[in-house]
Amino acid sequence: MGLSLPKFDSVFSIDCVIFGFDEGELKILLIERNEEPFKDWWALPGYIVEQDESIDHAAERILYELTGLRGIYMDQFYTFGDVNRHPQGRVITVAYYAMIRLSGSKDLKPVSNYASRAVWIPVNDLPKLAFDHEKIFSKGFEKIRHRISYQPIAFELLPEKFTLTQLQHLYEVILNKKLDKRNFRKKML
Amino acid sequence: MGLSLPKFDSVFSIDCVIFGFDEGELKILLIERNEEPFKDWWALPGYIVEQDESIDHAAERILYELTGLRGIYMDQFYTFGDVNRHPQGRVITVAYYAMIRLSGSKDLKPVSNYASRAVWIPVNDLPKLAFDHEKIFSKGFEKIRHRISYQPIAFELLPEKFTLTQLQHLYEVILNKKLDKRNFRKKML
DNA sequence: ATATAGTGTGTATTTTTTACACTAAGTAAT
DNA sequence: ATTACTTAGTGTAAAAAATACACACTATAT
Repeated sequence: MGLSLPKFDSVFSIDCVIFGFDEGELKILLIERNEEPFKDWWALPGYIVEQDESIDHAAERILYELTGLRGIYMDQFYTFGDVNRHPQGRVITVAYYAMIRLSGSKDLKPVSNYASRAVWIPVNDLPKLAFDHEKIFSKGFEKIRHRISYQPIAFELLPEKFTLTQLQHLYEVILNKKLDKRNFRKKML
Repeated sequence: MGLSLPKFDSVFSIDCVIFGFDEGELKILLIERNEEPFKDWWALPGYIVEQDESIDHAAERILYELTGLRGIYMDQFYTFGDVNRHPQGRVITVAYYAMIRLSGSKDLKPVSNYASRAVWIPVNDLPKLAFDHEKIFSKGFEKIRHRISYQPIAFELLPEKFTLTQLQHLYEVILNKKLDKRNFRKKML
């Protein structure tokens, strides 16, 4: 089947906003870039989709290659398509997010050397990020804040056994407000 | 600034799911395709993003060219990136949706001849659609069904003056269930 | 031992949601 | 013109959910 579509010098990429909760803090996973542009900057784990893989598949692969994390279920949340978001050409990026359990020490070891390392960073203490990744992060954070109000996503972030107090802390961090202890417990049951 | 990104034979497109409400029915805007592949099939209004336009801009332009509708505010809702969704090559499509008022007779006249016509079709009576457009439509419908529960989107679909009964019909169509008249009124106020 | 920080529990009030039935007015048919 | 039929409009009572609020017990650090 011949390709009769117009030629197009542009690229799809995936960026991942991975949330974790640890020591009472909400964190996300960042990489330190090892390539230009933005070499040595912090960035969301993200890379280019291959020609013959679906975007969902690409998201999993890329996250693995840049951070060593495998089999994380992610959801797409927004696609960023401004013309100049990448300094070297047209790159449209599909952003994914996930929430995971930081139990024990899941090793963060980039497989690709596109990233020199991968680190959990508290969302309240983010460094300046490459590209438009701050915008992407904000949108992702908005997303989980909204989502927590109608889906029990918090369980994905906590260890298998946790106290209600931990759960409440997590809600407080995400919603950025204090909650009443007794009412909170009632609602959770 | 030289482009040092990998070459990639693929294409971005936009597809639009535009909802309207008329004569008690929820409808969407479809075009009849005038080009291969899927010539003469029904499809969502959609086309290819230009190299130098943002995807939001592309969405507006494409909707206008295929249907004659202008200045409709649309929101992105999902990006479809399966490898084989287009028979002629890799096409990743960003789906947008909007809800508009069908007051009077906004003329539907395709500007591009990529579409032979554009027509409002009741969502309960959709024909077979080109590509994976049924999947895209379903996801869009899901989206507004979800959204109506926390945002008053219904006002965008109704004429400036409308009866509560009309409003209720609209909710019933979207949520696909009967609502109690008195309780519904109470809640709306 | 004392102070501090963290955990755990119940009740009363208000707000929101649900369930439910009749009257009045307009329209269509004979 | 009468009748039948459809549609618009209104209130109350019961149940469920959300909120506000205070004190005792334990473990830990000094």
